[in-house]
Amino acid sequence: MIITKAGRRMFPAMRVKISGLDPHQQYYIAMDIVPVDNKRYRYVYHSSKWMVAGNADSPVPPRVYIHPDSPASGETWMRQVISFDKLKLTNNELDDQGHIILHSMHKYQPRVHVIRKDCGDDLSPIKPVPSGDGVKAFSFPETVFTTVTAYQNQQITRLKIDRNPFAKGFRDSGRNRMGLEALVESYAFWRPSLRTLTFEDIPGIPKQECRDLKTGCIFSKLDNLVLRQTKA
Amino acid sequence: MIITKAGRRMFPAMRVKISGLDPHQQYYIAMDIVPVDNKRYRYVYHSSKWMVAGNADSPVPPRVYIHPDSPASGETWMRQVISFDKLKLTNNELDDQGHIILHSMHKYQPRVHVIRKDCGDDLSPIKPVPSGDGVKAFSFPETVFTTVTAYQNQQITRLKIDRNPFAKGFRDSGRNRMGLEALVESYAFWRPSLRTLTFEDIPGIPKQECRDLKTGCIFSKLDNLVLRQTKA
DNA sequence: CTATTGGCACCTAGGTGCCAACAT
DNA sequence: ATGTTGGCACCTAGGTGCCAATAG
Repeated sequence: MIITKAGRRMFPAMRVKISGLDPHQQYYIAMDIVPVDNKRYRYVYHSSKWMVAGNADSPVPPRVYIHPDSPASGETWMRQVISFDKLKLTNNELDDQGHIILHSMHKYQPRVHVIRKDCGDDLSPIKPVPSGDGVKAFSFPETVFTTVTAYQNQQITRLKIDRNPFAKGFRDSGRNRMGLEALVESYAFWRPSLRTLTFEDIPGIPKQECRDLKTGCIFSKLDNLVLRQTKA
Repeated sequence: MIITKAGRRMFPAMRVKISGLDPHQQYYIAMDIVPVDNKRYRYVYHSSKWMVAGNADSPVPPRVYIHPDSPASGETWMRQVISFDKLKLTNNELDDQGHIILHSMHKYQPRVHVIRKDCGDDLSPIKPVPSGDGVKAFSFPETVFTTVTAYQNQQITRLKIDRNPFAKGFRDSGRNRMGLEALVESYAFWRPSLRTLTFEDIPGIPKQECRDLKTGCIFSKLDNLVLRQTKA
């Protein structure tokens, strides 16, 4: 994922559906992004692979993206697809725009938090998400990404250009569709939720995620709460 | 004010500051637009005046613009300038976009409503604003306007073009500044709140509005609540 | 005749990857 | 050699009044 000083959106954006909330209870919904491991990476061209290149840089100020519809009733949240498309990433550790601060060349995992309103008094864009009984965290391992300031892999560039409406100016309509379609399939992040996935094994991420054998939908479950990723 | 089938913003937008709310109470804030009288108007060029041209057309479906930040705490509302710039007007009586429906060539008065959350169960974009103890309505007579589908008065056109950023393409930089500035002064709607105003006498609008003799600010008062118009 | 409509050129506002310059 | 930056052309999305055509 590209990160800049000014702040850059994630693409594609995380989109989820939620069920199992109390319709009449108020909730905040938030996202934060946590390191997958303690490593710094570099991209090795000749093998087309990310390789460990030392230990992670020192931690950055904690940031939380509170979904702009927050707070809202369980009914409201469950009725809509919850999109995080306005969330922005930055590599500026002094950022004052409330963007999520990350290190370049590191691996990260986005997390979705559901916070009962009465447990959200301590919720803040610049403090870690509070923990407790009324707070649940969900994550989808196939959404793990590596941060960069410039694309390392020409295929990722192609993918972004072809799927992001704002990059239409760079599209090459005479491009090899065969290669592109095959490539899309190989990146879980873009994969429609309706097909079978094999998850990467991400150390440190609890495997609460499941796959509905009938629909192929990816979902994450906690008590009676279910979060499901939706197609872009 | 221009109205179209697709919906058009008001320009300039209404902007208010509010004080006297209970900081911890939740409120909706909404706007509706009511007829000033029962007349239809036409513009007479040679006298540069709006003249009565018969009785008003039949009533249109009631519409309410609920401020998108609703509901929010009194504290939140009082901290910010409350802007109604996303509100749109239409002359399409079959509108399904939730825009406010008006007749062309009629005179209207925007109203701001402050609704305590527990009194807002009946609040809806397509129903009249509920009345009762927890609901207060404010209006500023200098914001009365006449609806059109095309500008009747070349001076209004000039004013809009020169003040609205989206109309920059029509600006004539070599234009008579003298005439324009004098014109701005003569239209109360644009006048900065910090100068003395003489209100037009609008029949049917209760005169709860006041002027602070020291600051010249226009404000509207109900119990301990005070609404004040802000400069654009 | 007057009032309305829809397509248009021209803006604002802001999200893309590119690329040459720069930093380390 | 590798990673980062800022200006840029090129988009999306949508708010202006203009104007010729149309409706009544």
